This record gives sequence, C-alpha cells and structure tokens, in this order.
Amino acid sequence: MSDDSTKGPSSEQSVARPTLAEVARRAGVDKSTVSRALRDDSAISAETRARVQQVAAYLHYVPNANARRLSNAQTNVLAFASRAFRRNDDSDQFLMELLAVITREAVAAHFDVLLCCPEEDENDLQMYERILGGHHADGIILMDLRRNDPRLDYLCARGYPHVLFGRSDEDIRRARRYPYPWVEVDNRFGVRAGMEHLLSLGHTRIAFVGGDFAEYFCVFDRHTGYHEALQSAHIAQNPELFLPGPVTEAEGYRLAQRLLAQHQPPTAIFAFGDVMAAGVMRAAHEAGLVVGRDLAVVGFDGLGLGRFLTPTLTTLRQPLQEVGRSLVQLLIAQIQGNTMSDAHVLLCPELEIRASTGGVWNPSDSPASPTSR
Amino acid sequence: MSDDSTKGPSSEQSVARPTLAEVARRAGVDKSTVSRALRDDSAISAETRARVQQVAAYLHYVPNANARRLSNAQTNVLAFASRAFRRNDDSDQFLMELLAVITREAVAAHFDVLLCCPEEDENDLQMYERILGGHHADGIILMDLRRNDPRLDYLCARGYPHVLFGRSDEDIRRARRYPYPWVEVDNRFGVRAGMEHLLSLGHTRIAFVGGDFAEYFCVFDRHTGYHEALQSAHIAQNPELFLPGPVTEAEGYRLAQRLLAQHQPPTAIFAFGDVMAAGVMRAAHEAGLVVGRDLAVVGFDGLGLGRFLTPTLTTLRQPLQEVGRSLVQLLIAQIQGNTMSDAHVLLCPELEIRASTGGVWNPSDSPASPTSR
DNA sequence: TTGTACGCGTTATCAT
DNA sequence: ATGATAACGCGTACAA
Repeated sequence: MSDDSTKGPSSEQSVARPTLAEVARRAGVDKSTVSRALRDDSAISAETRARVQQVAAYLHYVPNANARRLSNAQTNVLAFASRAFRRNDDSDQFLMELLAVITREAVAAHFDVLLCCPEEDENDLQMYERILGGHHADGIILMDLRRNDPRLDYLCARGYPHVLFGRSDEDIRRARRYPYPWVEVDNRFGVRAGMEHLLSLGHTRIAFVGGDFAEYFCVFDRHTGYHEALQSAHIAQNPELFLPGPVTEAEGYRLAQRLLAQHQPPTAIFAFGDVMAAGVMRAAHEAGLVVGRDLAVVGFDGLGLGRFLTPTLTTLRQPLQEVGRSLVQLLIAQIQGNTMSDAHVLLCPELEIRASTGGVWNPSDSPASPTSR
Repeated sequence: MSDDSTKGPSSEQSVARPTLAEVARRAGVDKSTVSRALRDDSAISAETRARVQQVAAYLHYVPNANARRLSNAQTNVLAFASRAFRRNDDSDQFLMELLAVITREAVAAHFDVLLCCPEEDENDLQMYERILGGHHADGIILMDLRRNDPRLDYLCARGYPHVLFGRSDEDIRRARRYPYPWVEVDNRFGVRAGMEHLLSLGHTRIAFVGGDFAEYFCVFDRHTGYHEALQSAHIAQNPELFLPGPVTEAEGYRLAQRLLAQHQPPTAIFAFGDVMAAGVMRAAHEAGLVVGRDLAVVGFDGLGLGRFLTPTLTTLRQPLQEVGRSLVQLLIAQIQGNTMSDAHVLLCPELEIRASTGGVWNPSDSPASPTSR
C-alpha cells in the first residue's frame, strides 16, 4: 500500500496504466515495433526485442484487451449460459464442477469465461443477441437442450459459434448432422446401464421418478432408457411406477412416498438425479425401510453428495472433466475457423455401484449399515 | 437452421453485424446522432430518435462492447476469483449459489461477470495484473481472505477496485486504514451461536473438527468462536477435542473416527462445514451411534446437502443472497466513484436447528452412549 | 437539434 | 528490421 493511506480508493487516481505509446517512447522506438516485439510477431532484432520487453516489464505494461479486441475483431471470450443463473434449484450442484473445468481449460487457451444470464424481461434469444451480437464473446456454450430447440435455428442462422452440452432431435430424427459441435453424456445408455444393474440383482418392479419436462432432450433420453430397458427385459410397463416430476429432493421424497404407499410397492427406484435420489432415500428411511436391503435406489450424475449419503448411492457418474474439456476445445476450434467444427462427442456415464443397491450388502448381516468401508 | 445444411459454420460468413455508421447511413443521419439517440444521451428530437431506433431495431444493431469500452475507459465487467476454479474440492458447494446471485445482480446493473483463474505458472497477483491491468474487468471480487493478505496491499497500491468476501485482521487493516469495502458473514458469531445451542442442550464435551490453514481469516474466526464459547462456559480447553484439518468429507470421517475412539469421546462434534459434517455423521453411523441421540453434530454453511442427510443437519446458514447482492453493489459503487466505497457489511449466519442435534432429544433420555462403546 | 473531428489503444499494411 | 499511417467502432467536445 502506498504511504498516503488516508485516501480512499475513489479519491485518488489509479496508478496510470501505460500504453503501447508510452512503452515506445521510453524504449525509443515506434509503437508498431513494440507491438511486434511483445508478440514475437514478425522478425525483430533480438536486441530491440530485449530492450522493449525490458521496458514493458519495468512499466508493468499489460495490453488493453478491448483495444486489441476491437482491432482483431475477436474477443477471446467464451460465454456460458445456464438457466441455473436465473433461479437456484437443487439440480445446480454439478454445474460448479463443470464451470471450474471449463474455466481452467479456457484460461489455458487464453480465453476468458463470461457468465450469461438474461436481463429483466429478456428471453434467451435476446440474451444471445446481446452477448454475441455485442461482441462480448466469440462463442457460447449452451446447456439444457430441448428436443426441438429454437435456439439452434437462431444461432445457426446468425452464424454465431456455439457448442452444445446436449443435443436436439435434429441429428436423430432427420438423420441430418447438425453442423455445430455438441458434447453429450449418453443419458439413455446410462439409464439402461443402471436398469441392467437392477435387473441383474433380480428386481422386476422398478420405478422411475423425476423429469418433468419431456421437451428437454436429457429428460426424454433418460425416460426412453427406462422404457427400453423394461422392454428388453420383457417386463410390462406399469404407469403407476413411472412418475415424472421436478428434479428436486422434495419431489423425490414426495414421489417415493407415493410409490411406497402402493399395495405392491416397487423393490427398486431409479431417480432422475442424485439430489432427487436423496429425497427418495429419505422417504424410504422414514417408512422404516433399509435402503440397500428393502429397497434399491439408483441416482444419476455422480455428485459428491452420493458418497455422503447413508447408505452411499449407486449412480451414473457424468465425466465432467471430459465434458468441459471437449466443450471448450470444440468451441475454440470453431471460433478459430478450424474444420472440426461439426465434431460430435458422445461420452458414456459410468456406473458407480455403491451401497444403495445393496452391492456389498449381505443378507446375513445385521440390519445396520452396509459395512463396506 | 438455414436450408443449406451441408455447410459447416465456418464455411460461411457470419451475418454481418451492423455498425453505428451503417445505421446512420440507413437513417440518413450522422453516427453521433445515432449514438445519442440510442442512449437518450442529449436532446434529440423525438421523431429523429424514433426513426433511428426503428432502423437500429430493423438491422438488429447491437453496439460493439469493446469499442464502447475503449472509448469509455470502462468495461462494465466484474471479475470473480476463487481458488475453487483451480482444483475442485468438496468445499465448493456453496459457490454455485453465490455465483448465481452475483450474476443476476451484476446483469441487472448491466455488468458482465468474468471468471478468473490463474494461468499455468501464474500467481494470484499476476492474475490480477492480467485481468485488471489488461482492462478485462473494472473490479474484482476476492474470496478466501487471509489474516494478513498480501493481495490487499497490492490491489490498494495499484488502485484496482475490489471488494472482499471476508476480511483481514482488524488491527492490520486499521493500522493501514484499509479503504476498501468488504462483506463478511460473522463466522465467530456463528460458531458461538452453534456452541451455545449445544451447551444449552447440556453438552460439555464438544469437539471441533476442520480448518487446516489458520491464516485464512475464516478459519481463524471459526476456531476463535469455538474457543471463546468454551471459555464463556467455563469449560477447560481439551486439545484432544480440537482437531483442525482439511475441510472435506473424507477428513470429517477420519477425524470423527479418531474422536469416537477416545476413552472419553465427545458428545457433540462441531464441523467446520456441512460437507465435513456429512463425513462426521458417516463415521458416527458406522460406529453404531445414532446422530441426534448418541451424538450431536453441527455443521456450517447451510448447504442444501444438510437437508438431505439422515438425520437432517443442524447448521449455520450463510445468507448468500445478501452476500452476493452486497458484493456486487459495493463493487459497482466503487467503480463508479461513489463514496460508499469503504462500507463494511457484516452479516450474521442463521442457526438452523435440525435433527442432528436431536431437537427432541433429552440428556436423561438414554445412557449417553458414546461412553458405552 | 444535429454534424464535424478527434481520441481511445491496438493491429495491420505499406513503405523505407 | 523498423517507422509511418490507417483502420477497428464508438463517445464526445466543439461547432454550426
């Protein structure tokens, strides 16, 4: 801190931030020379470069990003949009991890990450227009894809670089490859893997809870996985065991209560997400059931939460590291005009078998907890 | 999507984004007139303004943020830095909620939010220099304050606007008349409130786990709260009951095991954070104890997680809405040169009493079983 | 009320 | 290898 410590931050000018011109003056060369020397641009004599860099370092010179952006017509900023920024709900948990990965990857490639959220009475499309049209970012990462998502048409038409976490029906229905890249965790496959795990344990009355908006591709896909798994196992669909609903802990609790009150309750419950599974387990516990013995529970996402629950939760882990890395790399490649822009990355969630499906549990054990650890 | 679906995004030019000059040309006026009309700047005839705005809307004109920033010497961007973006650990959970609040508040004030993370072999100070010195953002929100935090001197000296979530040592600040705003949740008060809750339930052997780096003000403060509460209650300090350590679920599990293995185990355990408390509860459960009856557990933070655990977790809820709102408003006020720059906001965490401290439980109820192991 | 001219800090093109 | 000069798109004194 400087010695004039009585002055407030706004009462005194900030330390002047030197410009290219200032560096040039002190180094006795032209601005353009400094610009080049600092970027190893074209051939600059070694000694000139050294002197310039020395002066720049001495002055703590940092190029003005906005001037650079204006000149380059590129911002080196990635935008990240998620409805989680509007209202907080339980399902946000894994976003933080994803965001951390994305930020690290972006920074490593010298990109900034911008968080996007619609303004008051502004819809998604208007927000994209504001961010991309206003040159706040070069491209955007989209979440929460819908089966038929109007945002894609929009971004396509305007030529705005983007990458999807998720996909729409375009690819599948029209057998027409979406000309923009997407990264997806195969939700259908994941649910099927979880279902096969339950089936292999001998369960036949398997319920599914959660997912209230079938228009979200992710919801559609997980539901499809559930139905397909039953079909493959030649188990008749039972509408009473399929209960869509908001993906919250409270709803998991409520729906599980409803399921367990049936005269022929399910022996296993597949929850749309881990947080919801927590609610299911809470209901089961209150009903006097021991999860992992009297009732099997499977979640989805692989949140840290699943390891903290009692019993620990069997779940499908989303490979967030790979997701984040792919999203950033595909978007940057696209921005820089590389040709792999229509790459599609489909990752498989990994089945983590834990105690809630009674993995390690042994019938002769005491009704106490699964003593796996 | 356009009809030429065979073309990749990079094979075709983006839709041209109109400039001020373009709008001016189409409206038959000068650039400056457009500039003013679009910002209700100075007096512009109603009809001119109407025509200009109509043309701008027709062309989907959005001002180039970088040109505007260059001209205004202000970016309207807030930077957010947290070590959570470097590596993911359990303690990140509440950041997502905070980030959501911050983003909403910032956007409402027409500011963008930028996520910051040091580059490879770059330290914190260098990162600030890059972000603030490079005009990526006008100011920054700092997390994870240390008792004697070198970052403050640095930011002060350079005159970079900033606001702290947390604070440094009173005396150090006072001696230097630290003129920047901070927002803090009173950790010491929170722990004392939790301790008083436990004391009122009759507990005297109360352990505290977690907090491995006393240089973090937050750690120092919570530890102080613990010690002060014991002192106020005339309970002798017992080093065996005070176990600092990393704030993770695994460490909570480990330390609780150690505590419960003592010949005179504690009857209550205060965990540094909710996630850590989850580990404590897991250990207790495995040891055959019923949390809320045989052992009381208190957490800190008020994460959603606490409501999902069995039993539900008594905790100190951090008022993240208010924290986020204050941070953004104080930072923006500072950036815009308003005088409330040295405002200090101290918020109180709220004690949420849930089942883990045995709401209904009564000391004479059962043989304080931890001793009966 | 509107137009003119210049500056913001950088990069790029053209000379030298 | 280096210097002069012109954009980039917008805001804003100043002039009309």
